[in-house]
This record gives sequence, C-alpha cells and structure tokens, in this order.
Amino acid sequence: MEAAIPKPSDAEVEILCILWDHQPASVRFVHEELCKKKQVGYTTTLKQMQRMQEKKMIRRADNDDKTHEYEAILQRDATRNSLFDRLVETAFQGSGMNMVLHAIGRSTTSPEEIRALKEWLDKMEGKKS
Amino acid sequence: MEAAIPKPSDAEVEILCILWDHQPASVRFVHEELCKKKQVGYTTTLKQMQRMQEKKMIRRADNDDKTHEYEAILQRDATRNSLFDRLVETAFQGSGMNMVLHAIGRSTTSPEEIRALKEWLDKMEGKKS
DNA sequence: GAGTATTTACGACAATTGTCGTAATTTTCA
DNA sequence: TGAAAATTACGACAATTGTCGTAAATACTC
Repeated sequence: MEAAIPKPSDAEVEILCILWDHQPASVRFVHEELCKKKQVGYTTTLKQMQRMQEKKMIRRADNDDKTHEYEAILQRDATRNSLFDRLVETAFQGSGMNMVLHAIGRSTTSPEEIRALKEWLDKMEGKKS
Repeated sequence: MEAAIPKPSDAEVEILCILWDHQPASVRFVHEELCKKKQVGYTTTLKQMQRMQEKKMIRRADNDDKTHEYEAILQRDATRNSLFDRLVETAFQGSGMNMVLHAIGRSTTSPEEIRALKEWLDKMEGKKS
C-alpha cells in the first residue's frame, strides 16, 4: 500500500544520503559533510533538516539531552526506487531497460564494470524461476 | 563546453517528451497528449509551454501564420544525460553502475529483457578498444 | 555563576512550479 | 462580414525550495 512516499528534493536527497551513511548524526555533522560538496550556511542546513522533520523524512534520534541527532525515516532503497521510477517514467518512456541501456552507453561505464555486470546477470538469471 | 543546460522540471520533461516524439506540435496537440496521462487545463499547458519558450527549452517552429507550433531545443539525449547524471550523483553515490544494478534488481525487469541486455553487452564488449 | 560559544527556533525572501481565470486576438464559416 | 470558436497573452496564487539573519535557549568553561 505504499504510504505516499514524499518526494524529496535534490537538496533533501543530499542530506538523506549523508544520514544513510552515518545514521544518527547531528546537524553540525551533516552540515560539515554537506560543505564538502557545496558551500551553504549552517542555518540553511538546519532549516532544511527541520523541514524534513516536519515532512517526516527524518526524525530525532534524540536521547533528549545534548545536541539533537537525526536519523532518516525514508529508507535508502525505497527512496531510490521512487526517484528512479519517476525518472524512468518521465524521461525514458516508462522503460527501465531503456534507462539501463542509456546508462551503459555513457562513457563513464568502464569495461570492467561491464564485465561485472554480465556476471551479475548470469547469477541472476539462475535465480529466476 | 556544455552551455549550462537548464534543468527541466517534471512537468516540463513530460512536455518535452511529447515534442520529441512529434516534433513540431501545437499547444493543443501537446495538451491533448498530456491529458492522456493527467488531467490539466488547456491554459496550464499553454502557460507551461510559454515559460519553456522563455527559458529557451523549446522554440516556435512558426510559419508565422496559423496556430503556433513548437519544437524542442533541448535534445532528448542531452536532457536524459543530465537528468540521469543528476540522479546518479545525488542518490547513487555517483556510480552509474550502481544505478544499473538497482534497476535490474527491480521486479519490473523481465527475463526477456535481461537476455536482451546480455546480448547488447556482448555486442558492446566487442567494440571497446 | 557569569560570560562565551553552540545550537535551536522562527521568520523572512526571492525564485520556481503547477494551476487557472479572464481578456485580447485570430480563425473560421454561415 | 459578423458572430461563434479557438488560440494567445497576461496576470494571479498557493505551495515548495533554497537561503539566510536574528533572536532565544543550551551547553561549556573559568
């Protein structure tokens, strides 16, 4: 029944990513990490996280004393699915394979990766009934 | 030097898709197509397209008399690349392969598709120097 | 325990997005 | 050629997003 996963914006996904990798984390920490990629004010990060909390994307993993710590409510996989699906839907005529082909065609795919992918496919084919 | 491709929003991508498939098209046509997927007012589509024109995403393929016809300026492939890259960047740690694996893991990928993909990979491996 | 440093809470803003309504223009055709 | 139909141009609005500044609340340190 997929309880209406709120669609996170780009900036929100960035924050979620940091949380996924360092579960309960303080605003300060997230902010610091964020700054490695782009320059923003501390309050910006804070506000963003507060809004995300309102939207139930993250929650306080609070032990109630000391600095607030947050953790993601949206799960990495579910979120990826929804973002992925949305893109496939809008830009790749709803065909995931379409996107996969597109991805593989990009120069960023190395021969090693292709080889790895093939192995993975083999392994996978076995599992399908 | 990739002249700063403006990032189209979801609704904009939907319109672009229609144009890509039916190049010069009137607002009416685009609107009609759009309505097959979701219900919106004609003026909404019109406004959207006018804004897209201002942003130089589409242009009038106008023969100056009769109804205005539009065509995309943003190219399908470039747009896909940028949308794709953005998603990979924010949600898949910058690894396209990561996303491909994710895609294949989804239930929507049929055995036939996997087989097709493998063939494609074989063919491709040959071409790489 | 007072003062300084951090962290939070609020509120504000401009830009963007998705949606329309209404008015002005242009076409069409009886 | 005039009225009805279709198409365009404008402008308006609420919600969302990305950004901060400032003030209030907490924590830390001598």
